[in-house]
Amino acid sequence: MGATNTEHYSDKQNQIATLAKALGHPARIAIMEYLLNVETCICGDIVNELPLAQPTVSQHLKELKNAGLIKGEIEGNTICYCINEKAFNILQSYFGNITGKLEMKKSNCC
Amino acid sequence: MGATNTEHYSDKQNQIATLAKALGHPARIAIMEYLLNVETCICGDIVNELPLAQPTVSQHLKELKNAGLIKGEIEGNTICYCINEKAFNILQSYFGNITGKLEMKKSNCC
DNA sequence: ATTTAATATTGCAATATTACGATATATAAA
DNA sequence: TTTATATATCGTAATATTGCAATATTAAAT
Repeated sequence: MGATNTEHYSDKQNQIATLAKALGHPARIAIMEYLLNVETCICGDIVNELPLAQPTVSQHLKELKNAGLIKGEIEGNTICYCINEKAFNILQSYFGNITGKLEMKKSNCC
Repeated sequence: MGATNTEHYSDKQNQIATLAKALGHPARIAIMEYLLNVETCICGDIVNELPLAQPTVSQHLKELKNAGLIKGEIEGNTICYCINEKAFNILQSYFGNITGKLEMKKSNCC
């Protein structure tokens, strides 16, 4: 079938899965890291940073934007893409929570 | 083409992408959360927790295991699946690092 | 008004993912 | 040894993803 049925899961579970899925490609990780390191966020040069053609990069950017990981604003001839802090705060607190719980369980198995 | 070319990215980028991809499905998030909350880790009842058939759950477990997010050991008639703490430590430190950097940048754009 | 530059969209081929029924495997119980 | 139980694998259909060439769009520059 290939289609994920999101109805059966909680909003939170779907939210985390959506964010994780968007980060589930090395090109998109590379894009995030580039946006993180660059001074300004006029980011037309992302294409030059990646081993991918321009339409492919554009598509990856679209997916990151749809997932809420980046924001994009038109600025004249270029687009200003930059990281959406909120999304990463969500991820950090989610994984922080998990590692915290794991710390408490401290190997009662395997 | 549908095939991701991992060669062009760093090991770290591929590692994070692999972990994120494995978490990029709500069923697999639900599995992780169930493993986190359950007392023991004899987890044959994961199937009952999810709205999916047994082969589908087995497949999701395999993916989580391949990505290194869970460990599985045969225990008599059942399988003991449990979370691999290391993987979550990697994710937490990665996202912690990112949110730290974002904190420092503090909105010089968008 | 034309040209240039930056980005997006479309269309398409190759491959991957999701899901499940049927079946295999392997241990435990009878 | 047969039967029951738990999990994995196979085969397959439906859908999604990845990637790019060709083309469209849009605003700046000439």
